[in-house]
Amino acid sequence: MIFIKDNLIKNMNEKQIEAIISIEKNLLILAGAGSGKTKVLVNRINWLILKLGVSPKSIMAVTFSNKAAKEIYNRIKKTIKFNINDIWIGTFHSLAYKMLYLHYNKLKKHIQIIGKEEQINLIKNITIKLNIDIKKFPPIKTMYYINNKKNYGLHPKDCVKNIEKDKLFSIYKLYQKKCTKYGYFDFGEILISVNNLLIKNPEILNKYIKQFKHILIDEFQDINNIQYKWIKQIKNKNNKIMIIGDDDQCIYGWRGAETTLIEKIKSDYSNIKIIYLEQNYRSTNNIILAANHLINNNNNRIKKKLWTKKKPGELISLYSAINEEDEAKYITNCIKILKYNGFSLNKCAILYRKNIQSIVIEKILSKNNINYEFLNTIKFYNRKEIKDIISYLRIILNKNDDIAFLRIINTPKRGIGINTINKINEISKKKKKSLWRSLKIILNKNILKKKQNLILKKFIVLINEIKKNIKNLKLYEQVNYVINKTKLLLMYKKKDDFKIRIENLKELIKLTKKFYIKNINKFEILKLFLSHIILNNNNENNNFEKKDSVKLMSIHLSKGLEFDQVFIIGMEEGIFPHYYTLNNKSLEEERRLAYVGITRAKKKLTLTYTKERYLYGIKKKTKPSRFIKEIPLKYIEIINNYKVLL
DNA sequence: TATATCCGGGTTTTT
DNA sequence: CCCGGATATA
Repeated sequence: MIFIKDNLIKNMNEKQIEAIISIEKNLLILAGAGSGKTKVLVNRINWLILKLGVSPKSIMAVTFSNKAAKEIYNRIKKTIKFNINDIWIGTFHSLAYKMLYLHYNKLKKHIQIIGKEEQINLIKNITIKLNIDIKKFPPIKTMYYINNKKNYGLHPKDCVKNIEKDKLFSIYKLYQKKCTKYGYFDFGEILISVNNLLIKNPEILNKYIKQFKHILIDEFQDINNIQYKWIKQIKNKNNKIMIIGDDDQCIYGWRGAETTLIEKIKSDYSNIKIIYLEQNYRSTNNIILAANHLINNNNNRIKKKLWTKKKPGELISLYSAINEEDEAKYITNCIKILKYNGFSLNKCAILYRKNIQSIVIEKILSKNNINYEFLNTIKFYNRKEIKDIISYLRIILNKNDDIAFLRIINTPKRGIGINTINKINEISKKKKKSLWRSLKIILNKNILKKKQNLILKKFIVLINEIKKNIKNLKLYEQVNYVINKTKLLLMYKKKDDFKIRIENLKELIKLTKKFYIKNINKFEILKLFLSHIILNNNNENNNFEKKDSVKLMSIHLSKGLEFDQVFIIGMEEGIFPHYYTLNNKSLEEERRLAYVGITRAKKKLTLTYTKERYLYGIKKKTKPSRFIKEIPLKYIEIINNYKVLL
């Protein structure tokens, strides 16, 4: 039936080819782990452009992570040599921001994106301001409450009033009021605003509906309500959508992801064709079968069954350790043997539920001179020195940015303490003015001590001077100027982590040099740059493949990756599944996480658990994870002592 | 205002 | 056990 021979569909199975070339219907691709879904997505875009003559600018490809977006972009670039930047490829948030920015800029409205830490900070301030006990209402919990509302597109005014008269709601109300007033956009707000933009401006909506002939969405299982609404707006009967997802790999439920939206799509979009990609190209059969058995214990899932043409391969090793040290030694030993046999360390990964579990492993690995790389998510933007510089830049763009103001008012230390700040805060509260304006008021009234008065006047002069002097500078020069002028370097010099900070600042300068947009003024570029680094807040692990080292990471972080040798440690009740999730509905999510972990392995999987473990300094007896028991014994090779398990 | 000490709480985290 | 935040002290 398919007679076209082409590189884009070479070596692909029939289902994959169908997913790449069919355009009569909307497509829902239910793609299991390792079934080649990224390849399908990339080749479909290539196909649309090269074979069907679809213009790059009428394609929108949405992903959840910048990493994925970049990967897709780079892979397309290999095949398509023209106008590739016209394709709208990006995360939900970055594409939504792009739409918003184009519009807001015309209205001269400023968008200040705020990250998690700033959100928490703001919530904390508000909680205190409302005389609500911070211990009873910890800001982080409040943030989850707010974000959850926003995941459903609900502003305070959209919440049901009689139910929502509690303290959390009152914090949310004030929080949202502040955000609106000062132009703060948390991540949820970007999506809500873009939705509202399209609702209120049919002409803009129509423009995008006409523009995007093809919408492709990856990792659809992780979509939340407001993201769904946005897509639904842009999609109408004339454009085609392709959705790829695997509900078994939904591990971000706590962030508003709803697997049920996959079901919803079937009823919302008629004329949708479902394609199952179930052939796995990654793992040996034992691993696949074990994974299938495990995930089958979940009740809420779309039934599918991974299969492979590969041989059974090695059995899954199960090691029962005395304690975490023994566990680490066993794994280190395994890796030593692999290394001795010429195995590249790059092909080994040690996965765990909690980052803290890596400590013992790291200790033993380095004792044995085995290179390893610990991957975590300490984000570039979250680094102190980056935030400090950025805060100065933010104040320069918008003096009423209270969050930035609070960050830099005494950084570097200039002798402004909590008392002075409180006084400024009081005026701000009374006059309903920003901290910057309140500061100016306070200086005119001689409320403060002479010393503080002088310091603060100097502060104002400093900010004004920076603003004046960087006006016509290039982006990297602007950043450089701020670094020097603010004397932040001197402050870092006193600490022993000075070297790392300098490295990070260099990295920042490097980023600014790469960031270039034609035909807009210098402050506008700065503005876009600041948004860019929050929205692309990821470590660039560009030497990930190059360095020969064992990779250590959480299972969450391993999603999308694959390794010949995978070790999953801490397979114990209370660790994995995590203590918090025992006996509630997120247990199924834990199981999906286990499924993700297992399916990372190409050739060999090793599971370990310990009989006792230090938890917060106390030695505790532990029991093997239920997930081990959910794998039939015939796929397992017991290294030692399985009795405990039975 | 800046530093010293105590206390409690402690998953995962694509944006 | 180890970190960050809140309180006590120089």
